[in-house]
Amino acid sequence: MRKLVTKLDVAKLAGVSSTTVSRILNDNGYVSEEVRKRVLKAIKELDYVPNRMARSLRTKKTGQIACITYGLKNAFYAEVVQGIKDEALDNGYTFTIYSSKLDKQQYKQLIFDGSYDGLIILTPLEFLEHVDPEKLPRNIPMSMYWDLAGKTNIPNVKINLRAAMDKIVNHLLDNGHSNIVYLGSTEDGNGFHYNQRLKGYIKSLTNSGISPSDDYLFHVPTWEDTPSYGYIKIKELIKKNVPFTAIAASNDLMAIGAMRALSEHGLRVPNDVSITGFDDIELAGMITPSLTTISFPKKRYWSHSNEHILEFTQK
Amino acid sequence: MRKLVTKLDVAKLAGVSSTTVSRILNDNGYVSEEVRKRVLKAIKELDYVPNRMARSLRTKKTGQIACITYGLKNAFYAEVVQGIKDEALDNGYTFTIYSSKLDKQQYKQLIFDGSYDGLIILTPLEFLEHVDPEKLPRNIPMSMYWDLAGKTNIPNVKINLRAAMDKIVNHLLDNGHSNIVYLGSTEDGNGFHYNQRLKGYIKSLTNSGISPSDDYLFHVPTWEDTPSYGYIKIKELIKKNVPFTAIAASNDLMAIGAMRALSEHGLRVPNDVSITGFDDIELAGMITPSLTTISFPKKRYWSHSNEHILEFTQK
DNA sequence: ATGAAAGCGCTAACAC
DNA sequence: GTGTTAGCGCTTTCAT
Repeated sequence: MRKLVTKLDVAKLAGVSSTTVSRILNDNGYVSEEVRKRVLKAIKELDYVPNRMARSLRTKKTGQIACITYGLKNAFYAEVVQGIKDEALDNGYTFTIYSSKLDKQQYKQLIFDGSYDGLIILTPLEFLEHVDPEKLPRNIPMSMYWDLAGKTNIPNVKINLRAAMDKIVNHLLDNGHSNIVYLGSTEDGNGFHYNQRLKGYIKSLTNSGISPSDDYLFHVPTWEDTPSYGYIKIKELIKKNVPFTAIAASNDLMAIGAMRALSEHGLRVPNDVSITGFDDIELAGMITPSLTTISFPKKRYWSHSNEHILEFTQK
Repeated sequence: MRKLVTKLDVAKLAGVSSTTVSRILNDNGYVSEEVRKRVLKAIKELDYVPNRMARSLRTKKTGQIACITYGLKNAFYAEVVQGIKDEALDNGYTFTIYSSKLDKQQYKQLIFDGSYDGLIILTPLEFLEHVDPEKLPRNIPMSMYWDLAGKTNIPNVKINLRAAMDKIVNHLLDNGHSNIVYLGSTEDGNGFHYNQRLKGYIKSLTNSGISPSDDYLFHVPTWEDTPSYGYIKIKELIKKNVPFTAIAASNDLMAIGAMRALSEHGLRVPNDVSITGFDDIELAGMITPSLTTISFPKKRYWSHSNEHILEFTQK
């Protein structure tokens, strides 16, 4: 355990004050070329690295940003998180990941313990369960991924899941399907009507004069949206023996699991059953047959923005 | 922007010294029940959250751990990172992700700037390019994911990729295949013989009296191991017109892309061509047909440890 | 059982 | 141009 090298050690070796060292490191104030050389040499010699904690305490800038997310196993979130991470690092920030399964106290700490210069929330529902944005003294910049109904006063990137699902179900209807299965979460959360996807599905059917039936709703718990779960639910569907010719899945992974279940029962895609995904992860185009899916921007929300599906709000 | 609430504010409101507040928060020293109540009430009233930077500066414990990884798009890494993240959070640590594409200076800072209590390295090759473990004053605990040849003095979780690839290629040989394509990186890095997988492939063939031919090596650059790349390379393979009956891919994602390419050319798996994966991500069992693959533990290295493939080293 | 005071390593007035 | 000094918010001896 080597003794910590401080600014003072450098200063002593270079025969200057610690302020001068600071000036050089932070590139402010005037320092003569001769002194700068000497200090730089001392820094190298001692292998000095400034202590970030001390600097943060003083400047009240931590250079850290935090991101609250659920999981990384879903390629959609993995891609989004990766994009944010790279962007953060490229801009000299450090990137910390939090789980969305935090309690009230943990959320409070995360916001107020002074560790972060900014906060990105990918799981608005879980966040709002614990934090009231109205009561939030806005001393830490936040940005939220918003796929819920209603509005928020936190700056956000808005995704219109309802319109997207509406669109993709319409696509199925246009292709002559009428018995369309919905595979995804059917929960409603906290008055925010979490299930925008379900709403889109219902709207689309209703507009076409079809009354949605519970027999066609296959519930997957929030955050359990994995291939395995899609597989299991479609197994159930087949056992139930209701007539169907299409499945609208809430994400690509579940669609892939669904395809597997169908094929095990000799049902061919798309000949016997049509199936649509959601998210457009890279894999969607790589399986056989390709998955019909709907794309969301994962890196550059605003530049690729789709008028109706996506909207960026900044206060 | 609310003014920062400090320990002193709490102390004043409760009519005690800041030392006492500290004692209560850190649960050491004796405090009378009556005072404790009063202080707790003041904390709640002011919505006080201790400043982590200040505490870290004093205690030299940051409660943060960092992980250096490449990307999250590959489900294998996503699962590993997720496991580490959850474990860290469950133990009261904060989890920060770094990219492996850092320069020497950035690596140095990461290790020495006092931000982290521990460091996990998932990309040993990139790390060792910039950091010499011999010269490392061991003042920050590190742990490394080790899939290279040779040894390291950093505590590590060792994966024997060579043995794993050997095993899976043997499986293909046992099933009567002899023209086996290798799909993966063929680069050799820094004397660490990065390509343990390729080595395993070669060993397996050689042991069976088959001399490996360059015609069967389809190179994928390190970290480009995506479905799309697998797809592209197998397209090339088909165009080349060399006879083959099996493909050993370096990971599951590339295998999936490869399957796609085959099917586009009317080649059926496994009837016409056998294909094997590597990593055993959840998806491997969900595509049709299922991918034959080899499993690596992604969360509990030691408990599920496989004698020959995996080894945990702790100094 | 509680408080006073020093100091973690750094930066930013303010002096010179 | 460069140095002196105060202080960020916290914990931890050391007194009392």
